Amino acid sequence: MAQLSIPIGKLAHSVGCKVQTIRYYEQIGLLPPPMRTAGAQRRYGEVHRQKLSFVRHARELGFSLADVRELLALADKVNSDCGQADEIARRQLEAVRRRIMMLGSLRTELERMLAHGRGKRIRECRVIATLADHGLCIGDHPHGSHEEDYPLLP
Amino acid sequence: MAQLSIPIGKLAHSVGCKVQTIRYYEQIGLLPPPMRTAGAQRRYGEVHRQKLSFVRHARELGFSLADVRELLALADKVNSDCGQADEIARRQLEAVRRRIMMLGSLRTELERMLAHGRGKRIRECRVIATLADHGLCIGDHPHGSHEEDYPLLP
DNA sequence: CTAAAACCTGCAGTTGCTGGAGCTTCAAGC
DNA sequence: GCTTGAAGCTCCAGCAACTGCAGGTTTTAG
Repeated sequence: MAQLSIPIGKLAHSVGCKVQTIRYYEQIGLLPPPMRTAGAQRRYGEVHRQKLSFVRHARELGFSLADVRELLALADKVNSDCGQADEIARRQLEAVRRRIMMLGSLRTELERMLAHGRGKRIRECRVIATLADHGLCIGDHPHGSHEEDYPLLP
Repeated sequence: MAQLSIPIGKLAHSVGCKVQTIRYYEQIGLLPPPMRTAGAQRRYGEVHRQKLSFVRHARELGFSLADVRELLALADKVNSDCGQADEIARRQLEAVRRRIMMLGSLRTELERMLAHGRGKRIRECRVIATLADHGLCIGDHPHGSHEEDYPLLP
């Protein structure tokens, strides 16, 4: 039996966000408007909680609201427009893989720092170089390499 | 031979961000002010590029500018205030690990959708449930469970 | 020595929330 | 069934992290 009468404050608490954030998501059409009591207060169900929780996690992972909107749409597109769903899934999967690789490098570096850290200070910190250098760029700007235009020509 | 005369436009292009973003980072003190030409135009070096690239990647991974500031500070704190550096590294490492786990789940789901997708439409999309449910919350709001205050279960 | 391209400052607009004012509704206790 | 305080409502202003534009200056390729 799905709970259908969760007030906005409890919902906010349970997913760890602000009440206003939920209202904002409703306002921009990211979350569907919930039931209302006779006195016009919002009452949510499990489906709302799931979607909201998803949105929050996705945002924490760096997805834009536009991305989130697309990912939410995936669930509805399956069984209707499969080709388009595939396209969205494929594109987001690429982004997810790149994020995982970047975070993996960063984790390794942080772990290395902590391993050395115990008393005997390390000489250099590679945390910045780690995320800075490799070509794992999420956006698709032409190419993030440097050699090509410097010092040899524009 | 470190390039020391990269104009802002080239720098922006090479890391895939806007010119204004770089100026904004300088303005808020996230990036150090670069050299200027006689005509007051900014000229950057490799160190700037590295830092900027790091910032952009970290932002794409969902870190706030405050987090980024801390991570940048790590590089400077090593060799001076090792204990504090350790603390920052440890905290960020925790966040990184959680992000990796969440992204791992999401990747699995997207891959599953695409694997099934080829022509034979799948019945349900678990992408939302995947990121929605598990307790891998980045923030440390009390506890994301629901059972406690609501009569029970979805 | 031009003229287009790139840069400068300053400021307004956008996205994604967050907080406050002023008022209404809900629900727990009497 | 009435009170009363917590929680909700709408509207609007503000903040973080950019993004774009106007109006003018500098650089650089030809």
